[in-house]
Amino acid sequence: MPLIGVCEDEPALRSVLTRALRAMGHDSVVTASAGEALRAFARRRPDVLVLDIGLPDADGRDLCLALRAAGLDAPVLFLTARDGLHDKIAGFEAGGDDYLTKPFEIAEVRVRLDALLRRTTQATPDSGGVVLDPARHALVVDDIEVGLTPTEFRLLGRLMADPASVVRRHTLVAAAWPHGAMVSDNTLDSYVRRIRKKLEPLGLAEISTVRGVGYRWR
Amino acid sequence: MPLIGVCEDEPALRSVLTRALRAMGHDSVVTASAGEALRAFARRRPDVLVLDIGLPDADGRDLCLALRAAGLDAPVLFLTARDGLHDKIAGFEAGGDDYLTKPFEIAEVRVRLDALLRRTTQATPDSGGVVLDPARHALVVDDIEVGLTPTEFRLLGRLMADPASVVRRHTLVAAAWPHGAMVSDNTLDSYVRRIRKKLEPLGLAEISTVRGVGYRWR
DNA sequence: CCCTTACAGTCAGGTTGTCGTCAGTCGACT
DNA sequence: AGTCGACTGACGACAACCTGACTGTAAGGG
Repeated sequence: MPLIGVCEDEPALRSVLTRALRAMGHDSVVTASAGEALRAFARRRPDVLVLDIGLPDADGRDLCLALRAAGLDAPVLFLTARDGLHDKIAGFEAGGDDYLTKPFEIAEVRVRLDALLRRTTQATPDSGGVVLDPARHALVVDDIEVGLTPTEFRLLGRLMADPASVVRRHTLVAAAWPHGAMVSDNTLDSYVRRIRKKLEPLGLAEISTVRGVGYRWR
Repeated sequence: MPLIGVCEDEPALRSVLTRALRAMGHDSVVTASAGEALRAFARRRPDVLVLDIGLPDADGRDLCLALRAAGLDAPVLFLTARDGLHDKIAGFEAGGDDYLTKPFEIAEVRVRLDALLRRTTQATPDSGGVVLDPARHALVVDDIEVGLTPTEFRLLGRLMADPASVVRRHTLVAAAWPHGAMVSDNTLDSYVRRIRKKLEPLGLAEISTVRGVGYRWR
């Protein structure tokens, strides 16, 4: 669910990071230069950033500043070969949140990313109205919470990810049933029904059917 | 003015930290043992914590769990002489936010604290009445004390650290069994049961199961 | 030294929630 | 009216979880 933005020019390290993030169950946007990162992170806004300091077209700290200027407030973990004290200080003063010098263990990247994520994802206390809360594994409506099973959670998550737009049936199936499981066509209907039934007591009828296409949330 | 909570038993380092914090323009609560820290930080709630791992009366990670269980959500910077990868991972899995190994430059402490302070949020609900005491390795509810074994303590500590949110099974296993020990899947269930059984006589039924995901404390 | 006690981790058996499916019905569009 | 897609309620299978008991190990006391 959380989206990690990576900017690293060294191909070997880039692929290691990509695989590690996937193994952690995180989605990622991986880029190889500052210019590419600026464009990519503006479209899909990551929850946490992993930035190399030594990029071909810019200093990673400048990239950090540029991203912050663009309104992206995600925490930043700097990766670098330089371990001088002044380098570290410069990294933090550019708005970094953590700093790791090469060579490092991928396991340490993992736990430090988790620590950063812990602080950001829970920093969405109230957007009023109805919120899908991954920490509680539930849908929260004005302090009332509706527990969801894992499958219901994935399905509703995909639906709410594109509010007001129609999500096709096969897209929903792919999201709710990863690892390409084969499920009967009717299974999706069943789960939509189950979710609707849980929402009904709260006076919510937010899932509407678009016949022949899919469902939509609003 | 932000308040920094320090717990460090080595007098020399303690005074260095105290002076450095004052020079940074921060107020501080400085303690030398886990027991003292628990009392002091409950009265004046710090915005950031600096904890030594090797304390005389408890492990710093247990202190961190206990503070979190008490509803103190401030970010934690661990200080320690141990720089093994597993030690670092154990620190983060106990709920730490950063980890610095001795010897370190005071300037690095400074920038890392600043980074943590930048992201602090207030609003910490109190977990009325029930407290985890790392010095006694016990749960205290209105002057009634329930003894916990070390494993039970770590497990319950991790659970109470994120009140109302679901903690995944593998996260609990990682917190309760550091050093990457492999434990049977069912062992976690057993320990949850033991803790529930100890809480039951006090009228507490605060651990609920979220099937397929983990457990939660409320 | 043996005995006791406490803790850790595992096991087998029972219980229950979740999953995916089916058969039948409803309702919209042709 | 007929057809097709979605809705509905119920069901069996299975995995997740609960529960009580058991074994191994280490520390402390007589």
